Amino acid sequence: MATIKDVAKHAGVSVASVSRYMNKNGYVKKETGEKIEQAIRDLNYVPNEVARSLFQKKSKLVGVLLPDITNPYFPLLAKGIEEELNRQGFMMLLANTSDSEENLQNYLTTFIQNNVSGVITTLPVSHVPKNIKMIGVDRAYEGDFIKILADDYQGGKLIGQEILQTTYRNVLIVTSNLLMPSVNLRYQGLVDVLDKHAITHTTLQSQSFNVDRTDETVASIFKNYSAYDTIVASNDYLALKIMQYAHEHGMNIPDDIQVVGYDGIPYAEMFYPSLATVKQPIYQIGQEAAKRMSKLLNNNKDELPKTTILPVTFQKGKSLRYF
Amino acid sequence: MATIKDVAKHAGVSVASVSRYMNKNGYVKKETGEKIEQAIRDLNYVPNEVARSLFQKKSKLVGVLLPDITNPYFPLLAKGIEEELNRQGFMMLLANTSDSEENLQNYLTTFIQNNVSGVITTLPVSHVPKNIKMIGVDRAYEGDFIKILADDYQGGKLIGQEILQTTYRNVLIVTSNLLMPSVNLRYQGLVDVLDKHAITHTTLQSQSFNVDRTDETVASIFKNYSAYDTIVASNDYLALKIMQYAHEHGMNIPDDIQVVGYDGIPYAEMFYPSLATVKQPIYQIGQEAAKRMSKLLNNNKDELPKTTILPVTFQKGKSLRYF
DNA sequence: TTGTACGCGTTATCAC
DNA sequence: GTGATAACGCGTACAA
Repeated sequence: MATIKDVAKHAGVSVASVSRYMNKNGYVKKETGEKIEQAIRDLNYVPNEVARSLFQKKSKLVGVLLPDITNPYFPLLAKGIEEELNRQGFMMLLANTSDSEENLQNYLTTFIQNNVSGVITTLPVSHVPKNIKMIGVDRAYEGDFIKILADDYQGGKLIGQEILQTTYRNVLIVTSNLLMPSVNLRYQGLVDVLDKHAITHTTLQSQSFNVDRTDETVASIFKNYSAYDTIVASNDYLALKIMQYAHEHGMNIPDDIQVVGYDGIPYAEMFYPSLATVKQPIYQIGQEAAKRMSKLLNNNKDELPKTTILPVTFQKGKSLRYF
Repeated sequence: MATIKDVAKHAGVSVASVSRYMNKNGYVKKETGEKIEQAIRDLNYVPNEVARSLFQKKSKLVGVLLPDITNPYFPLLAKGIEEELNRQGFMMLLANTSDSEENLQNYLTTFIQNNVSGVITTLPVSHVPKNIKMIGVDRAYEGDFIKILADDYQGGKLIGQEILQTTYRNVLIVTSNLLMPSVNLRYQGLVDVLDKHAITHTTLQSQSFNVDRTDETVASIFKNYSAYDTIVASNDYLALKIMQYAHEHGMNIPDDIQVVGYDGIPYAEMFYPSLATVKQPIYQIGQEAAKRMSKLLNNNKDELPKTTILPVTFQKGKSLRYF
């Protein structure tokens, strides 16, 4: 690997001139520039980001914290982040915490050790050094940083309004941790609509979003809540698992049980019957988060609001019994 | 952020001693060690990986090249890689090339600029500096480096043998680029079985694995190949899309059309009807690749064979018409 | 307009 | 056992 010194020697100038030329700051005579240009090509020189990062105390690296990459919601988010980051000249360091707080902390220090300039997180994090720019997404409701969120309360409402148009009898709401604001808002939106129309409902709070534990949740639903004919799942993956279980046990969807999901992952509409769900602008959230991050890092003072809320829509599906 | 100098000063020793203590090489008296330990805790010092990387000309970073993170095959692979890498003290830099050769090259230089010690690639790459350790996976058949692959030829054969047990009439093989060895091997395995039993078949070579273009492929299948009742899809995502299309157009699976996929993504068995497919040990491939990488990087001379081939299995499904 | 010299935080060499 | 000190590759005062 050629270094800046090699280039300088090859071009017969000093390293300072090469550096100035490359970063387009300071003066450099035209013909000197051309000599440098030539040398760079000859040696196909690429600046060493590590040295740069060491000196500048910041890098082109942006860390991304996800709870579970196996849940199809997150790859799509990651893609949105990655493509936009890439466009802006940054690189994504991806960390998958597997829903473990310990992993999260470890990754965070690894991020710091590697001099990331920013972190986009889907999870609540505490104790972030303030030279690191943070942007929160999805579940990262807490913390004093910019957030790009979907309209969770509205999402819950949409589900409620949709259920009103179906031949519901007993409504079971399967939710994850209600202490998480995003989860809670969806729940509130839904419950507000149901209560307003005096629809009784039962709530089952399952432990975790984690894909590996979904099977337990599903089994417990069918074992302990067999009287329910309408299931509101906390996410599409769970909803699809419920539908699979129902199929395997000879139940018909939506005739015996109707199901509605949340997220709008690509598989929702591919299923048979297609899954009714709330479509979150997943890719856009990622993209928007990355855009804001690059603004932050370029010190373009960001006049935009601290919290951006993107709209959600209801995606109709054959998993509901409309009358 | 506290530096090694701060620690040294705080402990009343020299930076050299702190470094020796941290890396557990060279001598350091017990009580000196304790003073250092204390200082580290007081300042909660974490060594700066960037400086370390600059000096050592290598880092704890491993780059991973994927063609398309939206295809559920890859997140699972990435998870296998990431969890194992993490266990070994490395960090994953994830790059999603979106099937573009230009992106691939850019990412590769970014990897180099950031001093990655190794690259795990799912794609054929050329011109890799030889101080970077490479491991190939999935489509990375070419290149002189260690490879962890699934038994593609066997996978093709399994499909052929399975079709023999069904009431097939006209077999359409939808394949992607046959110039890719993995694709070609699968194709050969399948065709060898079909030919041996004198089963006629037609081949449709579609342009790309890319998820975004799948819809075009599906439309073209139903438009131009409507006479076929047995479709062998090049991957599960395509297979599921075909099933979706069939459902939406009033066809029954497997009565009107039987479909078989390839990969064994988690959604295959969740679908209704469940998708018959060849199950690749996706997570294990990632895990194995990461293990080999960490061996390589720790200079444990790797006695293992250059190419490891992991077995595949057939996963039965209701998308086939068994007689 | 250009070059010299220093510092970023770490490790390794060598002298004490 | 320990402590100076020279690298690693880059950017930038400051001097020329």
